[in-house]
Amino acid sequence: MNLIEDLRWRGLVSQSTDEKALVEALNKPITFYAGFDPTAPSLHVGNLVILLVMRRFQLAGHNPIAVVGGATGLVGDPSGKNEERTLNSEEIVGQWVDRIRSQVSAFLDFETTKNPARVVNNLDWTSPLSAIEFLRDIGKHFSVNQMLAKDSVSSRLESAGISYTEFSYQVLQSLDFLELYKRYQCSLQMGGSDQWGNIVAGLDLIRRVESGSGHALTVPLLAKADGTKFGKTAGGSVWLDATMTSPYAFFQYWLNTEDRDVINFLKVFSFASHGEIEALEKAHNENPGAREAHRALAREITTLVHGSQNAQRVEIAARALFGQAELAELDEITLEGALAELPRATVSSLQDLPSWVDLVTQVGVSPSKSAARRVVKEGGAYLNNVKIEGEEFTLSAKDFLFGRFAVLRKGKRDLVAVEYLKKA
RNA sequence: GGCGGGUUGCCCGAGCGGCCAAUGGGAGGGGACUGUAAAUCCCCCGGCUCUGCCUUCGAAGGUUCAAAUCCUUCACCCGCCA
Repeated sequence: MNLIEDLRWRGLVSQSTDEKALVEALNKPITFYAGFDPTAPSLHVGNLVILLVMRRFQLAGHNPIAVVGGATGLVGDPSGKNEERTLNSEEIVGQWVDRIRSQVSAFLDFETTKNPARVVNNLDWTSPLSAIEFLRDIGKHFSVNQMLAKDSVSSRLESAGISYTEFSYQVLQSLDFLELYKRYQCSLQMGGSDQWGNIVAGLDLIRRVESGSGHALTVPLLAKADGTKFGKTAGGSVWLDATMTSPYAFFQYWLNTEDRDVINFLKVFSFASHGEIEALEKAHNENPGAREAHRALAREITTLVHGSQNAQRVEIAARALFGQAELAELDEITLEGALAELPRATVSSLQDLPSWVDLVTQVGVSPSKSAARRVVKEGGAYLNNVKIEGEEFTLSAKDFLFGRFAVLRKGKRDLVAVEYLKKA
């Protein structure tokens, strides 16, 4: 089975330029790229899809280039957006570029001598260009008629309008492809399906300037069975950065995948063999309650993103906290380890302790005290796995297991650790 | 440029002087059922120092005992005519 067939099996092919030619080209190692614009301080699980496709290509012997969009991030891609974005400052974008560069790097192999990965910043070749050079040397090759016809532009013309800045985005991205083609003989660009227009614009430019040719491959936007957006929770995006989404929350996100999605997600995200994935599918169909497939999914992706140590820790924590055992039956070390993964509050005295409502609000598990009080009233508030009553409920010294920890729970799965730390 | 319509809570969308923190749907939260799943059912859903107080209905002023609802100006959007 060739690489493209494998991607099809995983549901990872949306569109491509002539598939026969692409498959043919992939018989030999080629250089390919995908871009990541710094629109936030971290990548999120949605970006993981492309990142892992890149990894699959590298494992198959091809040469990956990850482009961090120091330039394009300053301009803003209109694709898939129904309104103009507000521009971020150069300083902010610069910081994000650095963070995203190191994140991206974690998924590709830079050490191999055969086909090492590269990370480049498109600001490097964009910033030296003068406006006049840009207009004469690059702009001349673009037909506004074609640019207007692009979905990303035409849909905006019909709705909120589009600025000249964002309108120019496709030119910048095309320039990237041309530049990489010239520098590294990069002949394939991949991206999300909303990138198709930008990618083929780049192919056009390569044809005009260099009389060269290349390939385009897009990956479908990952859909969930219930129609909601993949990678979002009530709290926002699921980030790859451990300080923005804790490894524990990350693991939980995958573990709570809907049954209907779990096998698809395994195909998209897992590097397990087809046979292994089919075995998990069988196991899941026979006994969905055991959630073997979910566990495998959560374990593998958490390991990939946060490392095997964190992944193990977090899985053990989840087991301990959601297992059958009473909290009080856990030994101190296990409890401490499990609680380390949770959002936490600390108290410096065991007298005049704060209320359940205060603590839960303080760590952000409840957005407001009113909301927290409602939860108590509705019977969804727990202390050490025991339901509490009364909106004013306040912790007391005896609630601290081993004299150190109290575990608050809101609803079924939102846990908070409270730790008693003597003032130093 | 002229005429008309719009801007409501996270989103969509009612309300058109007091009974409005504001109908309904979605999202979200809690509960029941389960498997830390889905579907279904019930409840909740601006905030707070919570029998009350404070802030919301594009922005700023005004009328009134009382305004999301009336008036004025401004901003943005959408139609129709130029």
